[in-house]
Amino acid sequence: MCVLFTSLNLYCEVHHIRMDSKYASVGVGNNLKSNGLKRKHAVENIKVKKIKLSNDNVNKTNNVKVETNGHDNIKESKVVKETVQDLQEARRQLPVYMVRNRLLEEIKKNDTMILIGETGSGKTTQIPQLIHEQRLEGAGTIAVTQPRRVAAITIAMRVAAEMNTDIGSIVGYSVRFEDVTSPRTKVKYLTDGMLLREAILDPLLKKYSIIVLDEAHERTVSTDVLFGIVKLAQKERADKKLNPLKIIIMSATMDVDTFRKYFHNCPVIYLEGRTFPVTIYHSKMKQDDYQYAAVCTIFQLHATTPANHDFLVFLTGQEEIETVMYNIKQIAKEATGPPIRVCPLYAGLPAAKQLQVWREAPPGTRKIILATNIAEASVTIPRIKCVIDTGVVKERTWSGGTGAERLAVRAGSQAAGWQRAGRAGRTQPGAAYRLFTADDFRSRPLHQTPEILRCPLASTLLLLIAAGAEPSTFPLIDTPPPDSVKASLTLLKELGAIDSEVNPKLTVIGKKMSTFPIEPKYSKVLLSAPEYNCLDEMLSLIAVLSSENVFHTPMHKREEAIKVKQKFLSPLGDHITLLNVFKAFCKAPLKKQWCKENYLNHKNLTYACEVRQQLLAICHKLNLTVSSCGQAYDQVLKCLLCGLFTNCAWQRGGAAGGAGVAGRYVTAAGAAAALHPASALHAARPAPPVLLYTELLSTSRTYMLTVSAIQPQWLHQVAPEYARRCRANR
DNA sequence: GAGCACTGC
Repeated sequence: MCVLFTSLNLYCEVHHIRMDSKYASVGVGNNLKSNGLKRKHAVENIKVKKIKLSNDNVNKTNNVKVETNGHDNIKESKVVKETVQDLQEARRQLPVYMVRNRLLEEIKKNDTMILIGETGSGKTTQIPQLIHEQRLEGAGTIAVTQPRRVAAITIAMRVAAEMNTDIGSIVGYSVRFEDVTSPRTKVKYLTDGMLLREAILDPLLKKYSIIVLDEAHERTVSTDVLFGIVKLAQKERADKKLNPLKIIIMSATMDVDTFRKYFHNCPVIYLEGRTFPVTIYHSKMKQDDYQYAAVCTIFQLHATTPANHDFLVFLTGQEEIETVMYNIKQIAKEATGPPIRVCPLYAGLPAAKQLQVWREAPPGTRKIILATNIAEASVTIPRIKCVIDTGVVKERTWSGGTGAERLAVRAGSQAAGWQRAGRAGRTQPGAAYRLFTADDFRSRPLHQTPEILRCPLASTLLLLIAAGAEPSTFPLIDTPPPDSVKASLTLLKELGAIDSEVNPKLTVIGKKMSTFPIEPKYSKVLLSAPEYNCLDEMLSLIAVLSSENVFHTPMHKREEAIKVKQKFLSPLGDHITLLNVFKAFCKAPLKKQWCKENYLNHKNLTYACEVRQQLLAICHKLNLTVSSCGQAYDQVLKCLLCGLFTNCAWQRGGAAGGAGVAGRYVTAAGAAAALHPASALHAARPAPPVLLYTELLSTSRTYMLTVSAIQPQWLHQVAPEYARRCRANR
């Protein structure tokens, strides 16, 4: 253990930076170019400005609560008034508010503009309000998109409070499962995915006169597609002399050239922000083992900083977090310094355990949070003084060829580095320790590869075609690899959603498929279900498959978790097992407690219930007959095959291979794949000759996840044409 | 016989 402390002096200080701006507050275009020195200075700081405003939101909800409670009685209305005044005062302090007149002039003048705003500039809450105060939206509505639902909801609540109005009236929000708007709504916050759904019904988005696409630098698939949708809508509305559309792109990035070029060299406006200085330290030398380096750094800092300094450590995943947590606890027993409380934080962690992160540690105790990327932008943790950045991220990519996704640990981008560092400067000055050298940092890409270049495209393409677009000419900032597009179009054709891969049009089935907010493979399953008399079962199964993993398996209680899982297991495979879990969950009276006892994720199962309701409503609209096949699970699996027929795998060397080659399969695309050890079929002997898998994921090997055994002849019955081609290729 | 980063409809 002493070894850990030999490499104490890992760091050299690189720079001490303020996270707020050195720019002229509002300026169009080239205010970076005044002179060489200033420019260099500015460029140094540019990199620091990648911290997002929406992160403020979680903190701000408190005010909203006071306000809503205040409606209940007169005594508290005083509190409300003060709060409203406080809110107004806070507004006036924001950098955006101070330059509002210049800003409004620019907004009036330009049809399209890009707004670069740093954290704390107030752009997301203030700009829609300023526009509305001037009634620039006219008879239309202002739409403001966000990549995350929590952000859309909390910002809308904040803005409603600032405008002293009820949420859902003038100010509203729209996210999946929840539409809090009315015909009076003029400022509407919504997730980018929701606006995209609206574009299927009206590709010109005519009810909006101003569309603000916020957090554009995150480059989610939805925002990327929306760029194209609004660009085309703006042009077509102008051509047809309809009401004009004003587009405002808001971003935290400094790499605006790509955006600007895409939007016909539109003006770019910079807004300063207001955060605290963060000192950045880089490792002097290359660290071969970042987990080890992280633990060293934690105890180095632990011995030298006051106990009330909370640490935030960025790691890649659950397993790593659990390992590091174990190591910290072991070392802490003998280390000097204040007592330690370690809090894990990752998306798969049950909500109750996540909450530990926001509980203040007892005085004199050090809090160390071990988090995945979830802490980078999705959640904000107050009082973080030190960030420890391992510099790695777990990234999912996809290759159309085999249909397999790859999950791999990679070096993060520079943008991610600044984003992570910024988490230390939210409420006070802080420090960020990077477990890699300054040279390493400079050699990294400025941004992560946009999602649209590395994800399956079938659902995006189906949506585009449903919105009347032609995939081959649709304007995207970054063009996905042709192979990916081809593979996804082929799949849509095989599913019967489109008539042709060239200049595709929706078929009748395709039109129905596009109304479901799920993967095309899954919507095909639902549409096939009445034929197999099992829509009731399929709604449940598809809802669970569309949600995150419902099993929670902590490392230290693995054996017990696996044992408890036994009672749900079906010899037919994982799909029926999941169905058993979902049915049992629906029947359980005390769901939270029941989930805890059964090592299941309550949040994800509840989410699946909501998805099921939504899917059921769509099925009703489409006049589909909802019936149950009872225990005839063959029907369920055959029906599943109707959408997932491209996901079959055959045992190598045929069934005769026997137990010796269990787990060795080859997919229809010819890729070698193994049964994932967590599968219900992993221990099945003899190993099933033909499998139907839900997902193909490459980690250390290529694994089939969520798998059922099927009869070889089913494929011929369900998808004869595909089966013939498959046979020819095998 | 190995572990699923994070969003979203």
